Amino acid sequence: MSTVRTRFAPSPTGFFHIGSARTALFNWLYARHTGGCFILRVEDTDSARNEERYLRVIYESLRWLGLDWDEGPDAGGAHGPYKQSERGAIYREFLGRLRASGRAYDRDGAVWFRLAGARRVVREKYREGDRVLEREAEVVDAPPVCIHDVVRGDVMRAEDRDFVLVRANGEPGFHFANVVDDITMRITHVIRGEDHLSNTSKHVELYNALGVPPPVFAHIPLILKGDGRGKMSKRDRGALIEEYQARHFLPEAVRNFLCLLGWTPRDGREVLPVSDVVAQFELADVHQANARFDERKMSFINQQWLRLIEPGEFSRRAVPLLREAGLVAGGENAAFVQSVLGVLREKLPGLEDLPRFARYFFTDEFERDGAAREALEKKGDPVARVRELLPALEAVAGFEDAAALDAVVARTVAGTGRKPGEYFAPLRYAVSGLGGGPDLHSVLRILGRDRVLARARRFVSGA
RNA sequence: GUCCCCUUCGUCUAGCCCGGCCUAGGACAUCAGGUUUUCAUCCUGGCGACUGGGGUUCGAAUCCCCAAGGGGGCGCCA
Repeated sequence: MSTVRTRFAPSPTGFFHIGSARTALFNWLYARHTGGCFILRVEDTDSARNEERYLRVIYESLRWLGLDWDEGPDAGGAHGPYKQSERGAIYREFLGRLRASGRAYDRDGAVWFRLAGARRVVREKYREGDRVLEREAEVVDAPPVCIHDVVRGDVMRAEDRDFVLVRANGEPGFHFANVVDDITMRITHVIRGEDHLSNTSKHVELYNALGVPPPVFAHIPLILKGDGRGKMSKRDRGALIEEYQARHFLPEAVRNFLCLLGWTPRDGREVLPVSDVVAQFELADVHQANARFDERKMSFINQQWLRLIEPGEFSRRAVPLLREAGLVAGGENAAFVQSVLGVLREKLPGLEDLPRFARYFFTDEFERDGAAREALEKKGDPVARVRELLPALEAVAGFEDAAALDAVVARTVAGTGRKPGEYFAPLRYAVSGLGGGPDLHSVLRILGRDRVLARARRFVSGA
């Protein structure tokens, strides 16, 4: 009984894409689910397009997502090297085998794979830019091969033309390197995007020519653009992992969301710890249909995770943001910071909103939300309401007791004929400049009587 | 053009393999209420889908065929 070996094989030619991340995730999930091995292999054969900085982004993004690999360029392993650029000798050996069996030949300086079957020349249309042209091409009537795919079932497909094994510049082509590496690294399950399905018949041809049984394939659905047509591309909003890092999304949430793109937990939960995903992840449950990216759902899941993490963990991630925004410097009362975070956490859509939502707790220099003010003025004059509250606010000793605010409002209301509800929102606006936020009792308790009174006075005076 | 994959609410999906329990369930979004006065959370409710056409069957979202639509491949990119 052999152990499962999966691999993620990115090429460092650009930033780390959400589709790549999901492919890595599914490979990782399946390896962890089966107690197998997850391998990182760097497909850097195209020296013209490879860049070291992109490799670093891949490492960082995988680590950020918590996807650890058992073998890889930096981790070592028994089947290395794990960079294709260092595997020249291995490719030469396998090329020798194909030459020996007559399945490889030279043309135009490159080495080609020879398909088995009758050949003929056809005229065909092809696209060049937006022009449709015609050309002659040699096609081969090769018998179809069968791709055993656990998510698609058996797919029959025939290749109809020879393809390049080694480019004229001596670098191995994708199909050849990919298959040789999967063979030599003893990969048992190839889990990758559906965009590779059509190419897989080339790979099966190679396995057959080399006399090696192909691995189990699992072609997972693609992630489509949230708006517009086609699959998600680098330029689409939400497409890059580093964008989520920069916006302070929780990696647990991004990973959780990625799990849901092409797979559904059997127990029906959508927000769940990764250990539970690992426990129930089966390739046979992976969807066949492409999924459209929905950034609103991503945000929702992020918000859920904000509440799931431990309070200590929450503040460990939140405090640096307050520091970046210049709201805390490190020397202030930790208990005060914790109480602010405590009331904000339940209301926060995302960590990126924290500075905006927290600002008024730390400084008197906060902006007032114009839209919130307009909304208030539709219901009455907020300045007048706060002015009416002033005497009672001055009389109160503090807001430690939640009843204090209620008493202030009750006293103000007496004799005016107004409803208590007319006073809460104007007071919130006076002390925070916002139309919403945590429970007002808590806000006043944290700000303290003196600051509440000072801000109320300033608001009334028009400042 | 050609080959391959796919097709349930606006979006993500459950159900489909093993036809009846489906007047099709859930989530996001949205709308309306509620949280005996504030609120960005929370609760309740509303709106909302089996792509179309044939066939098989007593009975089809579920099985078969065709069409249409969507996606992808067809590079000396990966």
